[in-house]
Amino acid sequence: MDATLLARRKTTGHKENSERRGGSPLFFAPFGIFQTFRRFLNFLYRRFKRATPDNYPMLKLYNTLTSRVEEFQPLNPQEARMYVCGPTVYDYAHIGNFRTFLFADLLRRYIKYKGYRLRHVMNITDVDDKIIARAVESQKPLREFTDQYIQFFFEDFDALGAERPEEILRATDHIPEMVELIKRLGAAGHTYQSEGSTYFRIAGFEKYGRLSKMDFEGVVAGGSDRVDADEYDKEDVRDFVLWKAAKPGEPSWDTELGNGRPGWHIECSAMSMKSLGETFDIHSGGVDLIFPHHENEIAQSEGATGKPFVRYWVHAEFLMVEGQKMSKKLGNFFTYRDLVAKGHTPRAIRYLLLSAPHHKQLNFTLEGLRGAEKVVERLNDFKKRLTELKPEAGSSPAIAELIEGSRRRFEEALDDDLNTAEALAAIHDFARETNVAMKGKSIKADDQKALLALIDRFDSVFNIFGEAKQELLDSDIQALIDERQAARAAKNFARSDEIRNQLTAMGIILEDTKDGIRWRRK
RNA sequence: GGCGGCGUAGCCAAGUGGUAAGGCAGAGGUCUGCAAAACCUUUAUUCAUCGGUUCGAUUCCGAUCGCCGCCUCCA
Repeated sequence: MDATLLARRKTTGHKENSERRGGSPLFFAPFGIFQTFRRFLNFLYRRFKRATPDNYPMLKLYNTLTSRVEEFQPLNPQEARMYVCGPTVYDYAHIGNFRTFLFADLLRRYIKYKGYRLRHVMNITDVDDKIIARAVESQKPLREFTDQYIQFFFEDFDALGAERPEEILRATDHIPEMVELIKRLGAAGHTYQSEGSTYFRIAGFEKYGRLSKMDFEGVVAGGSDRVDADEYDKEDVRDFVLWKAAKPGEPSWDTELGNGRPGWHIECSAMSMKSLGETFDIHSGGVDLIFPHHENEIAQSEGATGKPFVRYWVHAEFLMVEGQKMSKKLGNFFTYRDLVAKGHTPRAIRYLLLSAPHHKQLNFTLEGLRGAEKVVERLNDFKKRLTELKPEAGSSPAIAELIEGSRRRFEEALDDDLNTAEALAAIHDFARETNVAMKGKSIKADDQKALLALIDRFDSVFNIFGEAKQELLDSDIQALIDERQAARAAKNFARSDEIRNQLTAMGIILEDTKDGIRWRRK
């Protein structure tokens, strides 16, 4: 029997273990003292660490470029600048797509919460192979085709409680900027032409692969069945197209680069730098964009400017369903509209998509969504009850302490690379403790105000509580409620239950409380 | 094949070198005429498996098994 095992037994068990083994509890005492002392030192250390100035609360983000969690400090302390790769508009977005956009929304809201002014730009890819194919299918002009899906996208985006970015830019509105950037790349010697198309020459850009940590040794030009038939004319398989020569029947722009259309990657470089400058703070998107899209953006932007393009690359992981990524290709996706049609609410969908940290895959289940539905309803009802409270004047130190502690825990969680799960746990604990306080009548008028202010603060980031507005009931419903109260007073419970069931069927749920009757909508 | 990640209760899921957050579901209870809501108690002697390092590992290291992602359009 070695010391390890003894110690482990001591750690896991109580008296039973030592007794069961026939040993004296005293035998373990030295270990206990030692451990207690250790723990005490540990406690002191943590206390000290927390109080150290360099631990000052600051948002920390995992940066894909450096593979490290870094403190976020905008280049311009007055204003953070962020670019998020937006939708490609040829179909309805699915909720996997929305996980990324809601994450970006959370990041956006928390940056503002931290006191920064923010300029957030999102692009809309409204020209690419798939869009063109679909537009041709539908026999609509490109612009008309994409307009409709852009509209659908923002209907869903708004319904899911996302804030609109400061700027939303469409690729086809920025053809001149893209042409300009490609010309600049050409002047720097990064491009070549082939059969009317313009390509980026990877061989001339040393840093290629730094973001995705890809090693391109062994990737040989040609000989791969992965090379698209219409891209055989590249010098190197890794090279990507900046400007595609026009094909008959497809939309094209007549420019200095010839008649054609932009490649996918150039739009993000051109639009982001136009709005945010040649170096900006955050670039976000889904993990699948790391390669090649974001890698190519770096090549295009830094190739042209010679300056660092983006300081923090922040990527959102996939939404999974039954262990696989939710994607249109696999057909295992739900759109926002699918879920609403099943009776789910936007706020619950938002809650679920934000409930796990962005750097981890999240497994989507309908059971989980039903759970989110309950949670969101509970939070909303909690806020409503707190709003309806009619406390006496004054304030209490215990509530002030609760508020301070909850706020700090919430912020510490989000500062830590936006740990939403932990931040939501802080909200749940806060709600429970506030419920206890409400029941105990220990909330005073000032407390009520401060508690509601904290909820608003939480919600400025999560946007999940919803409004607690006072609604009026129709007079006939009010009459039923009054009749039921009369029946209850007369102990006519058969009649009172009958009315309650009737109201439930009408979507009104009654709660009899000590302070009178409450109702809420189902 | 190359690179990266994951495996924690029925489900979703956080987390840390010092003894397993939170939510949903389940069970019991308080309250209630009964409910509802809220609250309380309870639900992982254990964090895929096996080794190693350590006073101590779910947390670090190694191996094994399983799963996923990127490497091609993709949030």
